[in-house]
Amino acid sequence: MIDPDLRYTQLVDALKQHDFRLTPQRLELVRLIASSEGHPSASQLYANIKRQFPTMSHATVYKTLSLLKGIGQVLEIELHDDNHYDGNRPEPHPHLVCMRCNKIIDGEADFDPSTIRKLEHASGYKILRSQFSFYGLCPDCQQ
Amino acid sequence: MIDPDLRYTQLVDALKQHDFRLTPQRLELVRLIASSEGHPSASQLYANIKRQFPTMSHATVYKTLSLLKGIGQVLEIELHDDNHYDGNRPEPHPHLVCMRCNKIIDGEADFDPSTIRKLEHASGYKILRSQFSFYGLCPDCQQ
DNA sequence: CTAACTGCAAAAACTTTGCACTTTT
DNA sequence: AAAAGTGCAAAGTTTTTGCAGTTAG
Repeated sequence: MIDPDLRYTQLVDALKQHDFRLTPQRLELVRLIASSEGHPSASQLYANIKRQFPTMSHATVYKTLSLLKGIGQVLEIELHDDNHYDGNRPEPHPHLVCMRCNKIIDGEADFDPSTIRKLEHASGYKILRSQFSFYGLCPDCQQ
Repeated sequence: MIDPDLRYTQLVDALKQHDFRLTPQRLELVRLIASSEGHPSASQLYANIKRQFPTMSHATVYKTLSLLKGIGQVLEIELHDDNHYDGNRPEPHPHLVCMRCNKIIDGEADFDPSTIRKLEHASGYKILRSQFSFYGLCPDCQQ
């Protein structure tokens, strides 16, 4: 995994480059994203930040995440119950989701990039984003 | 695409085999699922059935879809805004979603089945379900 | 100083639940 | 007749929006 401090710097730089303001709330959210091993959901991030910024609102979390998504620094993972965010590997990659404890880890399999080209050719679609989700049981939950 | 009448019969048979009752509402939902080329959402199915069964409720749609999912006859496709259902190919397969008009079509690329085994081996997860989603623009929406 | 951001509260959208009534078998 | 299913309305979630007040640059 990428060094959290380095990733934090990258994220802050990206915000600066796009002329977004560095508010304390934003910096804390970015810090959390950079240092989270897992794939936190919006409400997990909210709960976390709330400790340091008791006035933090859902609105700000969602607005900031949306902004980070917009500049390609955070990958949104759409699950049935809620969305989770991956700020360490913004490129599409497979995720493994435990159906019992909800732990999410990165999958390391690489999908043949030509597959996407083939899909585009066969369908006529222009593919802009992909999501690979695998649901199952993590080692702990298999007993 | 599989013949809608045949698929309808398969779905009804599956309901019978599991001792689920064949209510008119259920049969109509199943008929719609079997004959829908696209990948209808719960609310689209609801709106459709409502025409013939004005008393149809969301609850019944969701309960029936959940039941069909449970016996593996319908595949749920989780998207950001809502879920869509594929009753013609209950096995996992890629879907292409248009980000502008929301049209969803099946992708024909086959993913190497050994990829899943590799993911399981590398992660320790037991994978029970997969979802491959590709977001982009359909031919019509590319202008 | 001013454009951008925060945060509250309300709204919106999808899905689930409880429960009384109805229907299939 | 009994078990299963329907449907209404209400509640539960997650996410979005409007707007007044605040703050970074």
